[in-house]
Amino acid sequence: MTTTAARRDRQREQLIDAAERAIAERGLAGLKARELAREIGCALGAIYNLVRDMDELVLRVGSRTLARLDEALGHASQAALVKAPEDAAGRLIAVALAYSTFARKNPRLWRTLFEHRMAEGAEVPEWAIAEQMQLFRHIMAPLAALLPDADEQQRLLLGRTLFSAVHGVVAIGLEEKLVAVPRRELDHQIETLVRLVCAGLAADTGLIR
Amino acid sequence: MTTTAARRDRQREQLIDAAERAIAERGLAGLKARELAREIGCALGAIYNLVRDMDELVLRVGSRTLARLDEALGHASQAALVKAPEDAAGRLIAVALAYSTFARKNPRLWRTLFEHRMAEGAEVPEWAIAEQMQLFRHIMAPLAALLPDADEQQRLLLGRTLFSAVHGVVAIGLEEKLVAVPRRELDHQIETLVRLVCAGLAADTGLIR
DNA sequence: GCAAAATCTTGAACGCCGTTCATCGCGAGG
DNA sequence: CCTCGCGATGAACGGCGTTCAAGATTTTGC
Repeated sequence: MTTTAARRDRQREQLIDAAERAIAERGLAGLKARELAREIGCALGAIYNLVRDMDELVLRVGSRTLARLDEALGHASQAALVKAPEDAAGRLIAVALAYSTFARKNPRLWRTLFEHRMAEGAEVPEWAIAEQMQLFRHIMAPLAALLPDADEQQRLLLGRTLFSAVHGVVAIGLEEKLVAVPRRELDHQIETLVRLVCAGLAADTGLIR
Repeated sequence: MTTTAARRDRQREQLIDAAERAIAERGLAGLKARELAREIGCALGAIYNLVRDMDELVLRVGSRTLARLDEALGHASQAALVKAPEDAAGRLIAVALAYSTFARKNPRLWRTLFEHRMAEGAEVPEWAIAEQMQLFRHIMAPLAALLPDADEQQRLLLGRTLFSAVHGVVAIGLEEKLVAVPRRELDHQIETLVRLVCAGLAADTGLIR
């Protein structure tokens, strides 16, 4: 016999599954409460016993996307570390390329991470922010190897800058409005950017004072 | 005596004015057809004699934003050119900082340039794309001075990468979800990024082959 | 085991959105 | 001045997320 709470938990998973599929296939704008209700076989209003509102649902899908992204970056970093333990710059490039690859393979789910805006008065819950911060690990570790003498705060700032820069290249390269930049070209852009920054760091670490 | 066509043109300007104000004050989500009609004193349906739909209205507001952004970047580039004619890297930094400043002063209008998605089947009209491309002038000119020997296509690619990277830093730095990064810190991030890339270029121009 | 209470489910209804369209009134051409 | 066509009008349409009164179902207390 299944208790009510257990069944509700199961339905909540189904709901998030359905929402994830809808976003993956038709983007954030293609996520409709009525369609989800039809898909998981419940009444329209029942959705609001599973999640507070659509915002929460989007955040829960985002949480899954972040987890998969985190895994992908981790694998890339690990593989690069095994291949060339001394090449911190190579690890940074590997992570950046993995980021790009993930975005290209999951375009709509990835876009949703940045497109989504909370409803009028609502704030992003703390757990969602914490999950985003987790991603920085994959950049900070190679960066610490690259700049062992810089202080932690400088490295954090540079890590954020590097992440933002790579994100920008990917975001504009895969922009839906324009024709997407071909994979080879985008990878080349990213590699160039990270290499140039690393070369700049090697040439004069005083730049990040 | 005012002809009908002239009055319609005047009303169209009023409509775009009102839309621009609405977006500037409350963001893209705060743009409502009914409110615009009330504001410019016409019936709801009359809006659709002035523009095809809301998408076109947003694009026309975007066109104005791009024109002002273009002007701001032009001024910054010009000022840097007068101040230090030989310092191409300095001009790139000046343009990047001007971009950041514009984004900070016009956050919602600037965001709208990237947030906006056309309705289901609609494509971005060609004139809107052309306007965006115009912006690259301000990056390509200093870049040509910095890399006189690189071929044009390599420079174009690098210019797009640089623009995207700076855009990413600004976009994430001013992200609405999080607390905005303080101005000084953001400027420092941007300057560091551009300096590092330029230093990387100086260290080994082979990197962009 | 059964009645009572608490809880969950339901889908119609609400308010809002962009867009359309039958209708009407007014400015322009003869 | 008259008519006729075109632009203005706002109610209506379909769709959205969300709410809620009412009915169904499970849990509780004895």
